[in-house]
Amino acid sequence: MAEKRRRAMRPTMDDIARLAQVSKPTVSRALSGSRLVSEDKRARILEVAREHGYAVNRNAQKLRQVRTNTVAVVLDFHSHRHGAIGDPFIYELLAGVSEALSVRDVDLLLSPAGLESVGDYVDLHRSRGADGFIILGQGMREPILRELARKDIPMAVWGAVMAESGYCAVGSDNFAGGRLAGERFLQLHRKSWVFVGNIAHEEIRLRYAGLAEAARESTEVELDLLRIDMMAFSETMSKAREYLQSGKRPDAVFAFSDTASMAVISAFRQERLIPPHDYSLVGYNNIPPAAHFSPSITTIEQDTSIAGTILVEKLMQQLDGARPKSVTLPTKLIVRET
Amino acid sequence: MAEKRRRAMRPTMDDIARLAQVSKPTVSRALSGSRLVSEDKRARILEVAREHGYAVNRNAQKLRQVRTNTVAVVLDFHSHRHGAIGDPFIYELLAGVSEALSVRDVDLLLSPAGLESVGDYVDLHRSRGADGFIILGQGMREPILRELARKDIPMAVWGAVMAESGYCAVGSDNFAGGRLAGERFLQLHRKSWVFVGNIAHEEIRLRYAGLAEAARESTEVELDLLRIDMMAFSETMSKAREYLQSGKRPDAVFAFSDTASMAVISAFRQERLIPPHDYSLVGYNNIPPAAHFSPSITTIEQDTSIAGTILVEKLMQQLDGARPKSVTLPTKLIVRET
DNA sequence: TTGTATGCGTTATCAA
DNA sequence: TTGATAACGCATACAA
Repeated sequence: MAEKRRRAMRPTMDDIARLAQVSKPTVSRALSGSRLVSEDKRARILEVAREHGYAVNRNAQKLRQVRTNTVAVVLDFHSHRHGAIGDPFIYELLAGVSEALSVRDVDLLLSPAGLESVGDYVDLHRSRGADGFIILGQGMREPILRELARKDIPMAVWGAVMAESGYCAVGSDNFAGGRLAGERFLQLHRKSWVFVGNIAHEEIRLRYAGLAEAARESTEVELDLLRIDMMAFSETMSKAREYLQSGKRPDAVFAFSDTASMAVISAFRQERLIPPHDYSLVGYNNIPPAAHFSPSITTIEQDTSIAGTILVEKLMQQLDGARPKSVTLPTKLIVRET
Repeated sequence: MAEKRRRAMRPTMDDIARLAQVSKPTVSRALSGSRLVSEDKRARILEVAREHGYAVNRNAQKLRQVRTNTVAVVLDFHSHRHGAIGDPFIYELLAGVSEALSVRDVDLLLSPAGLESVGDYVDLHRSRGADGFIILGQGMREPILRELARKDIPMAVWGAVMAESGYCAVGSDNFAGGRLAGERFLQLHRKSWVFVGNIAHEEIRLRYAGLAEAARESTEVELDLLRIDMMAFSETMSKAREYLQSGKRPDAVFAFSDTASMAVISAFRQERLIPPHDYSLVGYNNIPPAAHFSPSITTIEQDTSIAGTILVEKLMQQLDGARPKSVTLPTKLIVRET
């Protein structure tokens, strides 16, 4: 029987137990850092395990344990395919989440492309592929997220914080960010504003709403909306160009990301419109290249350095049965040339 | 006993079998699309499963099957932390890999931050956390990769293709890319060249080598190397500035990425050096913003649209026992303003 | 502190 | 085509 298993050529916990002359549970305890094992035995077991290149079978472990210690991270990849590169900002988030999960020894399952319907999410959770979800960006899936919340699927969402959403969200204060942009335009006495972005995304819509609130503080201000569906560089640029070609001449532009700002600057330049002379521009995210673009881009900064950690923390609290509150992170206006 | 299991409140395959009045193996077959099950039974089983919200436990599945149907994808995140954003190029690769794996219903385990030593990789594979690895960028881990190859760990690597490496690599022809940049500089009669990048990365070193080969075709050309250790925007920019401050005045720059090119342009501009008048510049990757930067950036394009698919294919072939060959993808010079 | 016995939910083997 | 039975490799309840 023990011979039969040799076909796999990989030691099991049984083998290690036999070699170390202890029982299997003792090996299990020693390897999982339990205190219920004497130091000499633990040392012997670890030595034997190392010597034989033994590694606990994670699938057996996940099967047996209540938790799978796996978190599914959901990301909008489609806007990054086919040369359509969005703002690298989202990847800083991913990196932060990855790091925070590593610290806790939790696996990161990067969600498959096909994860779309509520059923897909529920099945992944039911099949014990992941204990919960971290969603980077609400995107267009707000209805799905609400339903998942109703079904008590553990999750933490980066994006807009909405009181009635039912799930735990972490995100910058998009509305305040929008106001900051608006206040700057007011200060500069700009009258003809335009917001560039897809307001079907709640976080984007809030930025627009904040800008709109500021706009209402002056009767002279007109606020327009240039809606971008696919928020990729090339589409943003062509939409901005069309906008100008239709005769519009805004003197203030608030774009949904720094990358989008670059697209706007490029498009406007083709019509000989240069900031800050011909118009003011505010971006969002404060990615490093924004500071060095020509002209350097005025933008809204959100503190993402701890975002990953917070998201992971919030999810873990839910797994422990708590109902953590959403968090709104502060935003800051970074004034540069535009 | 069946009652006892109810604590989990989730149906198991046993439950579905009982409800559909068939045996457990039949349910298994029906769900996995085996042909050894009559259509009426399959239909009944699927219906019962759907009705009860049943989803196969993936961990039990992975435990029992030979394959785990999981691939670990390794990525250098560190250069994307703390505001240090590298070229978004690598994420297009990640998106491609994610999509290709999804198509095959294979899970993508995004590798933990701590995955560093050979032992870490081997353990992950031994513990059946993944069937194999896809490494995005050799980075500084070439020695590790070679040892993994010696140990017959299945993997596919995006990066430099080296005959003697022992593993399957997929990557653009970095040497040819370097030559293309050099040939352009020769055409433009540039005499004082500098390469910007970390040549400890094999793929970067090859670009340098290609450039060097072209440099040797003219006795008048001097080639310098500006080494960047952490290939982030801010470090590239400050290193470029220091370079100029030390009195150097190159008339041709070949930078390791488009993002790095932007950093170089910004740094040089501070010294009133503007391309193409004061120097020529060639970047790498051809990310969309490169076309719209001011000035627009001449760059080397590598075809990454199929890179993800190829990487996944190569890995799967190894899992099937084959020894697939490495692939070198063509590179192309995209001439723009710089 | 250690060991015995059992079950986790599936798929593979084999016989029918 | 179907079913009975035996693994897969581990962690936990419980007894010692």
